[in-house]
Amino acid sequence: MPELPEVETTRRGIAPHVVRHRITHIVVRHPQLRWPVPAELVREAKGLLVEACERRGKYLLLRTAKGTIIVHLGMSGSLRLVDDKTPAAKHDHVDIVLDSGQALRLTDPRRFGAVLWTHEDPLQHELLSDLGPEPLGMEFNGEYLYTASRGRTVNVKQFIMDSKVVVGVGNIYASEALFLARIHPSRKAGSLSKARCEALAEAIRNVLTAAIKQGGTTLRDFVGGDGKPGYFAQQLNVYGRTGEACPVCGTAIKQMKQGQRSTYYCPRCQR
DNA sequence: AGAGGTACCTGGCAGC
DNA sequence: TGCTGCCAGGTACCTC
Repeated sequence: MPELPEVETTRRGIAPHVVRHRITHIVVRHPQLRWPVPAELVREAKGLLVEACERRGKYLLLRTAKGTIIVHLGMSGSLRLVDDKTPAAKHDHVDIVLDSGQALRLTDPRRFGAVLWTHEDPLQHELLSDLGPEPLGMEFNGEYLYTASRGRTVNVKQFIMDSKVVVGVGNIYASEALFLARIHPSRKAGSLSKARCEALAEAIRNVLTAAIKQGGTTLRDFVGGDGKPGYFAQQLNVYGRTGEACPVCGTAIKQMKQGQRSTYYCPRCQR
């Protein structure tokens, strides 16, 4: 997926076209996503005014007076605005059709994404209620990371990818942040000094901020809400660069597996 | 509670 | 060309 910068780029792209527009209806072509798209959503969303388009972690929230549509893009999902009459392609599973003549179209080949509907405060929804702090928010800092990591024996890479610790750090930016903070991905989270936690928090914040500024990272087929690709891929220091020279010291970038996911790092810079 | 593994699903690519 | 196996942005859920 879309990591946090891609989701935020999507949010910014679609918000002006969605907020203060009415949903005329919702078309579900393939309800079997991570969870079935609720029939109740299709029934109830007709005619509702979208009041806000927000993000919590990697979840997008379309708020209406009656309830909130929760969208997650999974690994391969994207949301784009299309003309209502644009023919649907193979993996175009859901359209949220708007009174503007446009539709918010969810495309998701792997179908790990989700479209859900809740009448309650979406932040209290079971998928969102245990999420850690926003990495770009005030609560997320070195002090927090230091406290949260005490006693944790898991490696620091999987630690920062744990959404209960902090949201929005996916597989790409985890490697990138650890590189910037010069921390070895295999290091046990609980072994980090406070100073290194501060460096790590800053690195996470910096890499995500830079990626959002660039409109996300384009890998394969990601495009933002306005259809423009992201440009951050060019700035990746280590991700996907096995064997290439470390931009700092020239040592060959290494790759390994952690929790079934690829990690990239400089064996010399990162300790 | 925490750590580690599995599962969900499709498509692209390398290698034979 | 076609087959097989591996890889891919996430995360809930299971067991130990």
